Amino acid sequence: MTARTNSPRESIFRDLIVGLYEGRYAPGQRLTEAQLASTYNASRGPVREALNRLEAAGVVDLTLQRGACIRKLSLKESLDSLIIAEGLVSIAARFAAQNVEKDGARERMTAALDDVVGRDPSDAPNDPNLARARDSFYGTLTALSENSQLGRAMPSVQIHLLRVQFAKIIREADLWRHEDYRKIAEAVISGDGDAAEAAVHAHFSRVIKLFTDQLAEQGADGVVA
Amino acid sequence: MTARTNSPRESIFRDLIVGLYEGRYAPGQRLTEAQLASTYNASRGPVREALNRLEAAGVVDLTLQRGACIRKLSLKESLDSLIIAEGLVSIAARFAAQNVEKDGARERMTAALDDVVGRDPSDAPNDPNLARARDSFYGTLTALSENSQLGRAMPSVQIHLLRVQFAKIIREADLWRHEDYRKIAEAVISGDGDAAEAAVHAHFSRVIKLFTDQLAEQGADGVVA
DNA sequence: GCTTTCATATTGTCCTACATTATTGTACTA
DNA sequence: TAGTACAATAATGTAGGACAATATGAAAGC
Repeated sequence: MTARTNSPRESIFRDLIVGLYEGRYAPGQRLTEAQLASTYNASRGPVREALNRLEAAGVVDLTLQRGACIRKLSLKESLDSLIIAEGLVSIAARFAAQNVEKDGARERMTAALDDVVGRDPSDAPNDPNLARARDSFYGTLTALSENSQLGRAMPSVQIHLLRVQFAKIIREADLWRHEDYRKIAEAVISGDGDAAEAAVHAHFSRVIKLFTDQLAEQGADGVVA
Repeated sequence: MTARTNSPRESIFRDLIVGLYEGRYAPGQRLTEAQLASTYNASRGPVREALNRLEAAGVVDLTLQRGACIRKLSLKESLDSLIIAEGLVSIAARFAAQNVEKDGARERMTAALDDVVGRDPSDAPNDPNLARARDSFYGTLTALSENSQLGRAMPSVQIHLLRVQFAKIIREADLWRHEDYRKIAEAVISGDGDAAEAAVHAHFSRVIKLFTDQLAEQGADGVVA
């Protein structure tokens, strides 16, 4: 809608994120400018611009004179991101519920929910399609909230990164996925902002507790490099 | 602390934000690469990289084939930013209160408060020093919260931008500045997370109400270009 | 085994060049 | 005079080459 996205800079920026969701790029992976330039048939200029934007988005770690690697979150950073995500998704859900009478809001919410729960709970937790469906669920919530700034603040990519890195920790909470998401969606669809917020809180609390516990345990064991 | 910041890219990035706070750059202002390059004695490469990062931070609007200008927020975008800021500052305040026993936390909070309230309430609302003091107050809150991701998500620059643009609207709420900030700081210092959150909510509610009203009024009048 | 030194690779920046595109001013027409 | 077509100008987006500064890893020396 807004812009032609054929430009190298855009392509690289988008494909790196898509590639992250598809598993073509993994946390910690080193990215050299030359390699990216050759991969995307671009020169170093656009590559560097894309990397700068990716760093600002929190996708990439840019160390001076060392270059870029896909960001690798610590447990603490992950927990911090989850806390922020809870706050922002709460806002999204509350306003989405407020706007649920508009247009095809209910339909979109229902579709997004079906996309997430229309999968076996025992699916591979890092299945790219599930990741996309999850992202789309939160994306729908954000879109329905009609807050133009939520997308910028929401740490969606970080959440994806931490899911990839700490799949083991999250697995337990993922068993509630269907139930949690359904409750959120139903609250939104019924226009009940308070219930929507509560449902979001219930969902995130599970995950946050797992990370808090893990962090305490790690702290007791001593820090691992 | 972390990096030499003498590099052109860093200098440009930082100085543009500083210049925004000092009034050297104003919302809507056009920025051409050549002009920036000559101003900072750099070539176009680093300038473009800085601009890309500034766009990701929401400081600059980058239109394809048209270049950059300092972002100009609409009333709606401003309101959206305020809503997000309320959510994130609430989180910051709650956790800051939790951590208030640590180190020099109380001292830092007190100092930040003094810096804001140690000024006449009738100060020029856009006084650069006041703007910095305000930013420092929220910065302290964020720092004390010890959430490593809050800084990334917090729309601090946007808040500054909207303050500059809509100084008139905000003026009324600014009369409560001393009282509001004092309540937030006292709640944090006393370690009462709930009270801190409530104080933050009280403060933002004033501003948000002004913008909501203004937006409704503008909607009634018909849109103004 | 540990440290030092050196070779290599990569980044950060500069420069030039040029196609593409937006903007602007001008001339022409009705 | 108003409005449109068009050309001149300016700025962006990208390519490609060059080089200093620096990190990384390997070889050499103790």
